[in-house]
Amino acid sequence: MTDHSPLALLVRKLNSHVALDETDKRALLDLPHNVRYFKAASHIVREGERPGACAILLKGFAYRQKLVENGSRQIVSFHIPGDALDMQQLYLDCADHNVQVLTEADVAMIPRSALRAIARERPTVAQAFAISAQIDASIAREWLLNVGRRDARQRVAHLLCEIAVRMDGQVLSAGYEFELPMSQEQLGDATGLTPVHINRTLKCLEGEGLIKRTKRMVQFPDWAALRRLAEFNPLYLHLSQQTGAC
Amino acid sequence: MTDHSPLALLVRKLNSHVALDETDKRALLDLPHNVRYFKAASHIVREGERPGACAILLKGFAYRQKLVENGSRQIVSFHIPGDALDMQQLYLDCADHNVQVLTEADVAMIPRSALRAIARERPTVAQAFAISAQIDASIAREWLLNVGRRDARQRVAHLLCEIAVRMDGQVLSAGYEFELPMSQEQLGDATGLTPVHINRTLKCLEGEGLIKRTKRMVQFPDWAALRRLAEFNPLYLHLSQQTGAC
DNA sequence: CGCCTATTTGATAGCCGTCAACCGGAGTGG
DNA sequence: CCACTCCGGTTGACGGCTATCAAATAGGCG
Repeated sequence: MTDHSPLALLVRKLNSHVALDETDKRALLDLPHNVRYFKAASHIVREGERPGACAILLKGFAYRQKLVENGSRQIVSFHIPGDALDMQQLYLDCADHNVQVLTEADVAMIPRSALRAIARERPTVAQAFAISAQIDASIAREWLLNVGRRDARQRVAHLLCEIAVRMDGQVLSAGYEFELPMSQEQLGDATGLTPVHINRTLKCLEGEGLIKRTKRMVQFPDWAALRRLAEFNPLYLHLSQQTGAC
Repeated sequence: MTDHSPLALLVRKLNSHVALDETDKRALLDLPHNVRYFKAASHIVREGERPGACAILLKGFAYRQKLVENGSRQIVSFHIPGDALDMQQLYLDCADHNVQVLTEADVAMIPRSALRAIARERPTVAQAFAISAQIDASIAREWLLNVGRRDARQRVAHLLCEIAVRMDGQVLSAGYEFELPMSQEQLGDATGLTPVHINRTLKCLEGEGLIKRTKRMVQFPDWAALRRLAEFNPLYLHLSQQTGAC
């Protein structure tokens, strides 16, 4: 099935979680939706809203964040194309956090009602949604461990590992290189550190030969050592869910 | 319907998320299960396992935690009776964290297969499961904000607010009193602090008149002030989901 | 060229961790 | 009944990691 609906990406991701049959795939591709373009840094959902549609990221990067009163921000998740940005709003009536685009991005907006209907009528699709939500939750738990119990070097190293693996979709080899889609301030908001300290920490990792940087390009000259420092175990990403690998 | 199956608690909780009909309730109550007793601090699920059953907490308290290599622990969630302790294991093949009992506890173990079957056959039950999982995820996001962006006083105050509200099941009034089900070490593991600093922080909150303590009993002499300090907004708990309140 | 944002760097302060000791209650065994 | 042990809680001294403040540099874009 080679379908060029913008939702093909969503189907591929869901299908990697659980085997969808052709009818399931067709129903997903036929979901009503409209594609919206967002400028870098613009908001998709704001806390307290009751959105009528769910957003699927098609192109670009996005994140979800919460604020405290003094203005500090905590990024609670990071998203790549194919990710559902607010599946939680399918069933919860009120957004408890903000969804924001990182770079400029294309997003498919699907009416809540259509998604709820497909989940109700197609148990396998509902299961795929559930798995997707559970992986999201698993990542959040790892982030909690990261922020709560690791020092700055480990936190940043761990986040870099995760971003690289998720963007690449597989385990990496030495010398891997990628473009970091976020600023140092945003790295800080994701790790519970200040941008100044992120800067020093990146410099420190670079001095140790664990990363190389030119602008926002990041290279891993020694993936094994970086992974060891970060104690990065990709199990929590549940990448190969369908294979049943543990 | 007054049923005294141990699972009645689960039904009540799910029914508070979405209106179940009598057939749904009956099917839930008829789920095969066996009730197991756990001594305080014993493990229910260990990271890396592939459990065949899901655990529903009936009596007592439990938490989920992850470890880093140096032995530090991060508690990623806290659970009260009626909570599903590892719904994520319904669909993910490998536990990515540990589930442990806090106090001595009774737990209903339900086979994965039976839960998956009921979710597949009863869309409303599946939806209730999904809502329950999303609320879990929402709490994890708030914890991430707590640990990443609040200082020790706020973190501890926020956690105390959450525990009190969840144990009581509603918004509190001034003078509320409850028994803290965890040690100071565990409070530390939940907030990313050391037990020593938890001790000092509790003492500090007490000195400010925000809490009173005798052994593990905690009282809120000034709920409004405590809530203000913690910036505690119970929205993220999605308590009154079914009413649609925001 | 000038403005604006992101990055970089230095100096200083403070929150919280670490280490160590002591206390107190609960349970155990003599 | 009392001594002992153990765990959880309490307290003090000290150090270090990270925040804060401030300023300089670099890069992107009009």
